[in-house]
Amino acid sequence: MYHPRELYPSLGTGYRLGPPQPGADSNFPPALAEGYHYPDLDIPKLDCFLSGIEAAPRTLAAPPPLPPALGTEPAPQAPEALHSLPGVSLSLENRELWKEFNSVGTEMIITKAGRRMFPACRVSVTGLDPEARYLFLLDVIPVDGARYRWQGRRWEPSGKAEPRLPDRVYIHPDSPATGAHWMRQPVSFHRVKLTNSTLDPHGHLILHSMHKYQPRVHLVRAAQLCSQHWGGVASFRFPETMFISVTAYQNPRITQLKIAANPFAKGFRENGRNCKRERDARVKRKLRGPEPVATEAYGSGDAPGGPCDSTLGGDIRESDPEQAPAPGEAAPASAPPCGGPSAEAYLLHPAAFHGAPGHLPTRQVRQGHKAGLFQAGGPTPILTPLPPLQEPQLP
DNA sequence: TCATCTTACACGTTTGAAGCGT
DNA sequence: AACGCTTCAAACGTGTAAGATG
Repeated sequence: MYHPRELYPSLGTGYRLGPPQPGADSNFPPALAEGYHYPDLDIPKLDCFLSGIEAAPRTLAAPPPLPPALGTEPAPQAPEALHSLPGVSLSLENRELWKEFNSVGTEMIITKAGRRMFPACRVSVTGLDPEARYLFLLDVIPVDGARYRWQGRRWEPSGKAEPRLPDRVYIHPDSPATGAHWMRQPVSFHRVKLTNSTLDPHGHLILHSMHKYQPRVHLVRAAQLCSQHWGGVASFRFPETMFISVTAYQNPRITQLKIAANPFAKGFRENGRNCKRERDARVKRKLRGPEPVATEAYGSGDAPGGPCDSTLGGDIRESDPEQAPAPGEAAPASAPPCGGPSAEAYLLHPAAFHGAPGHLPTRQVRQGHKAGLFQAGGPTPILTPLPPLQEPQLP
């Protein structure tokens, strides 16, 4: 996760950051005709990737208008896209989950240390040249110039947005990889982390709390590794992935959805050991002092069907939609995916690998383990990650 | 006083390593 | 020696709640 300036020092310090976006929804033109120049594809942020691309008409795929406010209306179906990669299309794999969150008003926790997005952006791509190599990037841009406030029932604008923060781009750790590799299985950005620390040294995406953001996915064709001559770019955004960044959840319905859907929050489900009843009981026991016998055994509760009955519809999230195997699941580790990171690729283009979370796998994933979807880095037995790049001084 | 942020905590999941058998 | 499978423990990712901050 690095700013392009870090990847390409030759750009110099004059590299322009995107200016604040004044005015509500200025990034979301209400009517988009063919040939429309995408206003907020942050060319300065991506121009190191875009430079060298042959001139191509930047057309949009007639996206529907965006919802007027988060959590008030269902999101449109089609992604908005900028194309100079003909035939390439992206679809949001976990769209239903995103829509569910969006219908309530998605909130993303941001912390000093960095917090993952949930749901994560998981996309399927088609139409790539199987032999060509591509980079997958993700960034997050402010939706408007407003700061938001939770008013008990809904989010409402509450003043002017904070000045725009340094732009950062998350580079998928598999980048660069062949089109065949990217098309084999969904591409997951679940390792992206969000932070509110403007001095963040880890390369996480920096956001302001209580602001509305829109993730974008960029696909860049690299004609040759380590070349400035890129073969084209396609940028996509899915309106249902819009969210408001928070340091603590404001909408209790979002909390419920996160707990129900995120496997890491399983401990907070109604039938888990960390449900409110159990927590309250633990606090009481603490106050009373230690007890000789374990009293947290399941089944001792008085509620029918277990200590804490589910109020969330039971099975809606029994299997984690984020982690569920997708059709065409990854090949076993004994058959490394083609086009994955190679030593040569890493040596030629090391910066592209630095989106990895600080530790690229250094050995093959063994069968029998529940490998995360689209393992970061994939099997790269001979690679050793370089230390993170120095972050630029903030103004 | 209020809204927002930070931190510690307990719990569940993920992941890497070791052990074992074939 | 190589491979596949299981087990284990540390690391990591969660939301919560209390306290701190402005």
